[in-house]
This record gives sequence, structure tokens and C-alpha cells, in this order.
Amino acid sequence: MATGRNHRPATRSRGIPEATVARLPLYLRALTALSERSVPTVSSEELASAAGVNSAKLRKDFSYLGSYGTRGVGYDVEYLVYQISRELGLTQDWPVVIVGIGNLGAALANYGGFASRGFRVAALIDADHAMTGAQVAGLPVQHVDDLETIIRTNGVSIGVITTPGSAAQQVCDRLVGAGITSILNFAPTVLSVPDGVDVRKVDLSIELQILAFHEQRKATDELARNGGPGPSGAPPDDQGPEGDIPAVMPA
Amino acid sequence: MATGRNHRPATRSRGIPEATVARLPLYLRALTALSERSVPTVSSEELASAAGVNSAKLRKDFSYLGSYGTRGVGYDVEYLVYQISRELGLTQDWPVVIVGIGNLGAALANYGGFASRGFRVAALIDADHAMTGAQVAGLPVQHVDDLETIIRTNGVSIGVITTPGSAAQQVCDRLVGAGITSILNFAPTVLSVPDGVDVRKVDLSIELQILAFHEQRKATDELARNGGPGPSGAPPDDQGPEGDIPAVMPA
DNA sequence: TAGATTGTTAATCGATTAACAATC
DNA sequence: TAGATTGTTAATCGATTAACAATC
Repeated sequence: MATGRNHRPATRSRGIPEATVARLPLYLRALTALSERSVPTVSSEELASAAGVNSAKLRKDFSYLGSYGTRGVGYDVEYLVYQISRELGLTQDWPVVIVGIGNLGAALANYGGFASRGFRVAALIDADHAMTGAQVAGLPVQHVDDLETIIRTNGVSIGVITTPGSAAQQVCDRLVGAGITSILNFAPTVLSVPDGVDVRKVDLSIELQILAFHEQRKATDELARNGGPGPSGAPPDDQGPEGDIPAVMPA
Repeated sequence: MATGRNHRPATRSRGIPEATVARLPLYLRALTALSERSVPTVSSEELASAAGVNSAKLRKDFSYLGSYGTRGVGYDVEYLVYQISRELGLTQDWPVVIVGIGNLGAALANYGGFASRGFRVAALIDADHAMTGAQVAGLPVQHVDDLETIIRTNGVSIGVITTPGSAAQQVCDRLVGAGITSILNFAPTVLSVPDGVDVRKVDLSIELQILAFHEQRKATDELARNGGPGPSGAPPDDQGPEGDIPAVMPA
């Protein structure tokens, strides 16, 4: 397998669809905010709105976890926080290692949200000897030569790769070799991993390109509606795929 | 709308499905690597493998763009690079503004991949007066008071938010007010934006939580297979959703 | 022509959504 | 009881995939 999102293909892990799993953290975040404001209960409508989804989807998602609500009342905030946390595995401690302590690695090491929810930066690793021993976010940078030892010693099961793309696969292989089965990859590289290893990727460049696509389309639509060469009243619909082969006007 | 991915709901923009759009950058990256190695043509099988998808999916994706391949031969690398670039809108220049120049904002400003593909960091903005004028990645940090002017002057259409979560919505509102219609949000916040504005989010914490879910499940499965309390030979399948209500052994 | 590979079809699968019966 | 809201059903929609005819 080599994709960035290779859980068991099409397996709805323990019956929970992937799409639902991906939304549980959103619900949890919204619930945590409610909890901090000491709100005791919340309806699917309110919570869905806070999480930015529609309420039918939220209720369907929760139905995979069990029947944790009360008809006519809503959901108990604290209880749901606990149930979702448990479901996501956040009631235990997850030591994380960050490999590649450049600008991004340092930013992540300093990121507070890490520690808040069960995750703990156990070690920082870099290939540059000159960095070894330097303190980043209160932790010493260790050399990649000791990667396997560091992982085994700290019982790390999640690795974050923030190296240059050219080093990512090699680092990945060593992480996997050392027993790591979950990887968050910030390098712009498709990683190959054996079955049973989960990879998720965060790719700034891809996100920007997707935005650019839509941005371009908006501009094209705008042109078609207003300044467009066709008769006014051109439909607000999309043009054909060839930007330079007009679909709404005669050739 | 308030979700992190609100393109026109279910609209396959100009006929290209969202899922396909999201993969085009992957194909483009693989093709660019081939181009740099002066590889003239590539088959769907080879390219799919490099991009980490299956070849049927790739061919289906390309079919939305047009018929750019040659049966029995494959795809012309240079031609495909051009077509996908054009489709994604990368043949034009996209000035980007980064708001929030902390660790992460600075990391992004320094990120080389930005410039490579049509994107150009036009300005860095921060709310801290003490930072104003400081040089980051060769650019002066400007104050958020001037946000609207900066955006209009530079013709910026894409905004990247790397502020703390508490400031994100407010910054978002000002970006939108200044005419920005595409936002990449790194803050752990659900942004509300009017129709016509695209938001994509990158959320470290959510990615880690999804990994933790799968990691936990792997551990549970492992336990069920080996050290589990039931009779040996317990199925490798998932347990029920309640981690503490055994599904494979008698109560 | 023979071999290779695309582009498309059709089946399948997973995700979303509205609607509403169940029930607090 | 009346009102509110969940949990579930069923319809719909979009995405994936294998298979293969078209064709280079």
C-alpha cells in the first residue's frame, strides 16, 4: 500500500465508518467547549451547528457509537465527551516522536494542542549533528542514529515526519522497522508502508492547489456571468472542461 | 455554511468530482518528477503506482479532463503536466497572504513548496505590534490593522490563517470582508463563511486523533488474537464498540 | 497483425440526507 | 398529555473498481 490514507480498505473499523471516525474529533472539540462553559446537555441540532455539520449526519454518526442521547432532551455533554474520548483512544497516553526539526518540526513541537489531548511529544529527532542537544520546546534534539532506541525506550507508537521530501521514505522505513504503526506525514511524498501501518498526510501544497482550482472556477463563472463574451444572461453554471473552448457561445 | 470543506454542496465543479480534484495535485507531483527525469511517456499503471492510487481510478479521473492518452502507448508526460496545471489553475500566479506569524506561520513562509507552483507569499500579517517590520523569510511582517489595504493592493485571493484559534474567526471575517474567497485554515476552529467562500482546513490534532483511533483498534485486535482472555484462535475481526464489554468471550 | 493500454461501462460500495416513528 | 428530540429507515447520491471494447 502506498496511499496517504490506507486503513484496511473499505473496512469500517469495528463497525464505525471512516467518515464518522474523521468527524468524532470535531464533535469532541465542540463538546469540550460546551463542557468548559458548564453546559449540561446539548441537542443534536446545537452540537451539529457548532461542529459545522448537519444534525442528521451527527445523529447517524452517534448511532454507531451507541444510544447515548435521551429523546426529547438531547445529549449529556460530559458523558458524550467521555464516550467519544474513549472511542478515539484518548483516555490513554500516546507518546509521539517528531522527526525533522526544521521550522515546521519546531512549530509542531511548540504546538500546545499536542499535549492537551492524550498526545505527548516524547522525543525530537534530526539528522543534523549540529542540532543534537539543542533545546526545542524544552526538549533536547536527538540524532537520527538513535531513532530505533529512542522509539523503543519511549514506547512510541505514532511518528510525525517533518523532514524534507527526499528523506521521508527512508525515515518512514526506519520508523516502521522500529515498530511504529501510525505515521503523520508532512513531507510532500507518497509513502510506501506495509499493511497494518496507517499513514495520514498533511500537504500544504495540495490544499492550496485544490483552493486554486475552485478559485479559478469562480473567476471563470464570474466572467461568464458578467464580462463574458456571450449574450448577457449567460447561465451561472460551469463551462465545459476546456477553458478555452467556449461552451456557451457559438464558435 | 460552516464546515471546513464547503464547495458548492455536491456540485461536481465543471463536471469534475471533488474526489478527482483532490487527486490531481498528486498526479501532477508524480508527473513533475517524471518530467525532471526526462521520461517522455507513462502508462496509467506506472503513474498510478507513483501517485499511490489504483490505475482504474486514475484513468477515470483523467477521463473527466478529456482524452489525453494514447491507447497502447500511455500518456505524454509534458502534455499531461500542462493540462493538469491548467485545470488546477496553476498556470497563473496566486498571491497568498499568511496571517499569524508564530512558529507555524513562519514555517509556512519559509516553505519552499509554496513558490514552486504558482503560489507566491505576497504578505505576512500579525497582530503583534512588536513584530511589525521584522523580517521573516525575507518579507517584512505587517500589522493586521492594514489587512484590508494589503489584500487589495496585492490582489490577494487566498488567505492562510495560522493564528491562535481564538482569533481565527475574526481574521476570517476580515479576510472575507476584504474580498478573499479561498481560505486555508490551520487554526483549530470551525470557520463560518458566506456562500461562495471556500475553506479548507489542516488540523494536526484531528489527524492525530484519527491515528489514535486506528492505533487503539490495532492494539485491541492484537489482544484479541494473542493475549486475549478468550479461547485461543479468537477471530481477527473487530470487537464490538464497547471496549470493556467483551464480545468474544462469555460474560 | 499482435500486443499493449486507454477510455468507458456497469456493478458495487460507502456516505449523506430527509423523514418519521419511537419515546423521553 | 403535549412538545421535543432521538435513533433508524430508506432513498439518493457520489466514489470506487473490475472488466473489456476500442484503438493505437
